[in-house]
Amino acid sequence: MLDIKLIRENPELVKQRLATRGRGDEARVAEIATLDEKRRKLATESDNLKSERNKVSKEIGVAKSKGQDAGPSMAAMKQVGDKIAALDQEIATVEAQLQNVLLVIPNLPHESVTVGKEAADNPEMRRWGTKTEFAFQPKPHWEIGEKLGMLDFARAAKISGSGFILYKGVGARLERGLINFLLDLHTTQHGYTEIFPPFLIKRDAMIGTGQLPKFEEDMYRLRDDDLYLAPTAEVPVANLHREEILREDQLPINYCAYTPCFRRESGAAGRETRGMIRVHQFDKVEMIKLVKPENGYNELEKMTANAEKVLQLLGLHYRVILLCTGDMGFTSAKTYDIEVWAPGQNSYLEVSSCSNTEEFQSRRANIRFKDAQGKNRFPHILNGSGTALARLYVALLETYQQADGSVKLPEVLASYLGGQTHIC
RNA sequence: GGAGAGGUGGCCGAGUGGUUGAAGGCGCCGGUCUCGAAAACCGGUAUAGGCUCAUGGUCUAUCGAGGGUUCGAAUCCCUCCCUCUCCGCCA
Repeated sequence: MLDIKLIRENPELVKQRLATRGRGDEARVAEIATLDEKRRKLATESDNLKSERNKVSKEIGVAKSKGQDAGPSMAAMKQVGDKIAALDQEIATVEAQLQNVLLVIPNLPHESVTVGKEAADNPEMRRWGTKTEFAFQPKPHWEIGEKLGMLDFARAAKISGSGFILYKGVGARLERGLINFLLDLHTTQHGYTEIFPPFLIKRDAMIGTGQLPKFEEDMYRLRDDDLYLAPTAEVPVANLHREEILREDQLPINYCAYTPCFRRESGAAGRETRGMIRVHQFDKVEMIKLVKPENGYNELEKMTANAEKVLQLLGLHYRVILLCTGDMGFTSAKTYDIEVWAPGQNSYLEVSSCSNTEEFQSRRANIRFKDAQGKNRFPHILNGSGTALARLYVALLETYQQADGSVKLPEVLASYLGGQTHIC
């Protein structure tokens, strides 16, 4: 959520920066300003009446204790009370309207983000490794995995429909091993504290991290209980400190968490339907940081490096791109995507997205910290995949496939696979 | 799921309709004292919003959440949430 004071005091700046996203959100700034002004005017009026009522009510108390008649004052205050009730009703309506708009306005892009319209405008920051050379035509992961008995898409569909994965035997063990590999890496090498959160999420928490109210149709919801399936660990973990005032010495907070991620992919029907590149349920290890605002962008670089380390250790070729203003997510002020090379697809796959949401989420979730001057401030909240599992799995199978159809996985995974890295 | 108890400021804990934003204690900050520290004593110590702006002032709201009664609600009524104890059920 944007700071209403910023909109009030600097509407032109807000409009300009929203415009760089190319979604027309800047058109609603005037509407916000109008509602804000209306609310303040009504509130002032109401506050003045309340002040009068408080004062007179005290006098009534004093008069009554002395045995004096306070009838006329009481009648007058009854009138005032009715006026207050009417005003407060009106205020609540305006407030709700204001919130409705404010909650669907995206974050302002950071100055360092390239202005652009779409994915094609995203600048590439760097590459690591090279595309694997094959002496044969590399196969897609679904062929490799099904032949080796690691993956069974047909039976997954039998249970849950299309867009679900069933891992089997060593395939299941690889998924489990990768989760442990990632958590071990981030907790022991990168200084993150592991969290294992609930997967069912209350509506308030979904609003806190920005999935709601705007992206309701992308979320799985349990209608009987008004709970949502976590679309990413970012939601439960970033909400962990909601409504709290942290001490400055608690920052930075670095959390990482494994969760399955549930996504309806409602707008993506027909896209990448084959295999496990776009699915309704996938595993992910997520990194979340709460940091002092002055460290936000430094920490974003560190977090991105932490995600890159995963691919480096696994020997997977990747590139890092900076999302341009038009391609960035709703909550983000700056995002790096890491894309791993998948030879069987002959394309790069997004396995990580590292973002600084600045104060956007901390303001929504009302997470603050008390600084050295005793002032409460909003920390920057960052999130980054470290990494998404399904696509990492794809890259591993496709990169390390052999001519005979077997797969030779990197040695760093040996201890997670009972020593077996050659799957055949 | 059933029965009961309870949710008050950073913490503990008073408070059943009238200057209660809230006693008291602890903690914390500042000061006095001291060579220094402790003790003692004095003072201060919530959050959000509006107006005003002189680092200040002022008004409003907030005692789990929301609604109601009343001139006036932490205190009374209703709904919901959460915690604890016992029973049931269950992995």
